[in-house]
Amino acid sequence: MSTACDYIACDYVCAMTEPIQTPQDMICFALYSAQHAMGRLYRPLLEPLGLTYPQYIVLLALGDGAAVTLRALRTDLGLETNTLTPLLKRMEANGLLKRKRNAEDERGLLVTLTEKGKDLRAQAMTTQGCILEATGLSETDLTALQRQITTLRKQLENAGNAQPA
Amino acid sequence: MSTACDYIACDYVCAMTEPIQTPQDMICFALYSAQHAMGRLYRPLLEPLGLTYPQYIVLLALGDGAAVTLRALRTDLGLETNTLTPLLKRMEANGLLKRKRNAEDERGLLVTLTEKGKDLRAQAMTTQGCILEATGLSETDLTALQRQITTLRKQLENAGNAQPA
DNA sequence: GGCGATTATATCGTGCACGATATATCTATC
DNA sequence: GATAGATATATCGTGCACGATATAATCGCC
Repeated sequence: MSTACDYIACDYVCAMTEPIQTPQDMICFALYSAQHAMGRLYRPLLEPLGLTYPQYIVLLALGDGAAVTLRALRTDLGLETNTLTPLLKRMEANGLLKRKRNAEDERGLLVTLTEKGKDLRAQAMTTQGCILEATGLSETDLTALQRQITTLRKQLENAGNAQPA
Repeated sequence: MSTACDYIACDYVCAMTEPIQTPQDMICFALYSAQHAMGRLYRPLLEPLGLTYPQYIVLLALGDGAAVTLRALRTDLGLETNTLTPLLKRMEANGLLKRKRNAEDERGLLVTLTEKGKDLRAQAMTTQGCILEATGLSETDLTALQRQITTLRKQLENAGNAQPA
């Protein structure tokens, strides 16, 4: 018997006790719905700042002043340019950052926070306490869970990049 | 000092050791990026079946034959009608399900899988083995992690529903 | 120094997600 | 049995995410 698994590097049929019938018991749905819950928690915190959640993440990733290449943003955040380019343009239109070409390699794009952007970054970071509180977990437990999920993410990325035989 | 936390029920300033400066150390980003990684893993598995990941989740949630109300889908999956209605219409256009009004209460919508939908559901479930394998974890460890994440999700939903003082 | 291949970003089309709003049906009360 | 309010779904506009494609700059090789 062949499974969909054959489409990626999978040279044997993975043995499971039995297929799960409902989304609620699946790890993928746990991630999917937890991320939505997180987004719903962030929305009312970020909306008064005029930020969406992805914009907030970009704001953090841009650091506190130094120019960051679009390439670095792509790899750090795991997003494509077709997501980041319009997002950065919206943030530029809102006066949070400047986009300019790298003089030494005109292909590259350098992104730099404006003063307004830096101020908003500092302000947006105050949401962290709210989120910590909302989780109902200690910082220690939260860090442990964060590491498990990050390990899972890296493992999934490796599996996805594996070449079919 | 006031924080963004004041926007939701938060009657004290949550003490954190220090604000996190990079997305990589935040639980929200761990969820966000892990979900993207999961989506990228599913895409090549589901694309040959003509399914997106949310459609796959809906297909699972529709069970194996009995009519399901849109209301049940909304609560089970935590999605709004403005997400589900167009998604269900696309799936109906693809011949996977039928939508019809509840005769006893014409406001309600009943969703039922067609034979084609049931067949595709069975076929799509074979992806589970791939995903399990890609995680590199045992079923036991994966279940444990799934439960931790689900607990976090429920906690976040509770915190979000709390009324401000 | 010219030219194909590579690299970096941008653009286009589709689908998801959600706030806001609209419409249709039902319920309760009179 | 008319009507106000509640309930259920649908529609609209914006932004994210990504595959596919386009365009521009750089590099390598001759």
